[in-house]
Amino acid sequence: MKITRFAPSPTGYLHIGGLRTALFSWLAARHSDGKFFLRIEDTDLSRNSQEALEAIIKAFDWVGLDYDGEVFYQSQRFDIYKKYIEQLLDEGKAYRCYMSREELDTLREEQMARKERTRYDGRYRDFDGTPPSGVEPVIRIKAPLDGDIVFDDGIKGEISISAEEVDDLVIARSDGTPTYNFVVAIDDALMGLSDVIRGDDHLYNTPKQIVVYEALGFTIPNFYHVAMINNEQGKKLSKRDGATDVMEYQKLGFLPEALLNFLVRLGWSHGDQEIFSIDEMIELFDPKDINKSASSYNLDKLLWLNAHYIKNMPNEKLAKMLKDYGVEIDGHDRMEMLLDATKERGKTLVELAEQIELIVNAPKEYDAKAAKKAFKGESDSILARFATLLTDWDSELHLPADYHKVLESFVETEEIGFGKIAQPLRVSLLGSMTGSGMDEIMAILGRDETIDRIKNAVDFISANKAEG
RNA sequence: GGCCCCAUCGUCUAGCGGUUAGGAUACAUGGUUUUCAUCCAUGGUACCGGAGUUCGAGUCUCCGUGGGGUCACCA
Repeated sequence: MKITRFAPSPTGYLHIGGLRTALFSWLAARHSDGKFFLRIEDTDLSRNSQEALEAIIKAFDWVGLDYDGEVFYQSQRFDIYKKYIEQLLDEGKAYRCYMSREELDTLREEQMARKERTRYDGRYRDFDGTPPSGVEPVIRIKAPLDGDIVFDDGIKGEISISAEEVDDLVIARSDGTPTYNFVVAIDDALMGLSDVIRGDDHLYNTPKQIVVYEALGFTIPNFYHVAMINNEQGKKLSKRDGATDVMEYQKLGFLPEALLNFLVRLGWSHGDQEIFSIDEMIELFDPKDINKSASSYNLDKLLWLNAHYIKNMPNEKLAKMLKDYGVEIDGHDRMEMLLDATKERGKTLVELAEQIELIVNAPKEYDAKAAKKAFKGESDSILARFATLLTDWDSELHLPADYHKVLESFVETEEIGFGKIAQPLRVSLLGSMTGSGMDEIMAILGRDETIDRIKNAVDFISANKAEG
């Protein structure tokens, strides 16, 4: 049973890369019938924003990731951290450092001038003299002075970092508030996490946190450091690369299941399988199978997945989702026919909405090229006769198949090829040369609207003939 | 710069010492569709370089190259 968490800081929207680590953590928990927690890292009071927090929760909600229990807020747990700071101070595992920011800056500059690695020199580590006045101390934890800090990363294998690389890190600021690496270690331990799955950028935090774990005698969890997602050029993903905010994907007409399917395949695979339902992901996911190397974001693949999920989604559900994109469809049969006729023609819900608008709204103008090609020769009289046939048709006209019979009968009595009527008809009804099948469109429009649109086209052709 | 990590078609990836290096996407061509899309078929394209180890290396080791991460009283 795995207990995992996602721990964003409320400083901005939920990033697409963040969503992937959240998904991995969530899957690991759900796969093992464990727990998945959401924890907000808001120890830096000056950087938090309520909007960011709400945006993150909203994104979770949209993609359908749930979390166990209530959301944890580190800002509400300061008492807990304080207790541990005092404990470490009492045990001599942490100490007050009276070095001012200015002194620290000076030290760093000197070190840089000497081309040394910048680091704290430990000057207050064993200090027992009289502290300088007027300086509010920070509290530092004693990190090991020699040896290596070693841990087994579930993805990358054994990671060994020399103790010399790890400073006596500040666990409490001079204003008394605790710092990131300290509270993360405490909360991860207190929340009983078995597995910490996080971005690669946290790899170097791990030894620091291990120092805290060991000082406090906590059990160290399994760590998994997931490589980053790069842009299509293989560089770091930035806002310039288009959508990085999860909620932008909703605006762009992506389905949560497509986005999740896309993300789960970035750095993880199960043989040759490409399509994964949420249930399949849960069933098959194991963090041990996550790849070591970084992967690149590829919009084409996401678009393909999205198209796949749109095509295979029940019409009823699709219709419901389309309301957010300004599409309201009246009547059950009409909705079914409309979506059957269009859902294979849109890669996103936005495109699908456009396809629907194209049918629902009578053409305001005819595409010039299409009109030139289709509205020539005898097209006006052919269309007129077809309208007459529709008007006089005395069996039921409801389903596409009904209209197909009309079309067939027309072609037969007129002794013309299918294209002779289909192309002018298409342009009459849609204004363009491409789109769904004629049978479907006529069924959606109904007899009256179909005849109206044909008559408009006939008028248009006649007017043009008179002019030309 | 120090430290750490990574490296198979353009992209996502399979591979886990012996394969004609597989799949997906994208692309091209053909078929189906009156059109478009869908769908189906076919095709081209990859093991970063160099040394080892081995009868045999995409797979193991080392070096190089390239890319990434990180070096805060941010998270």
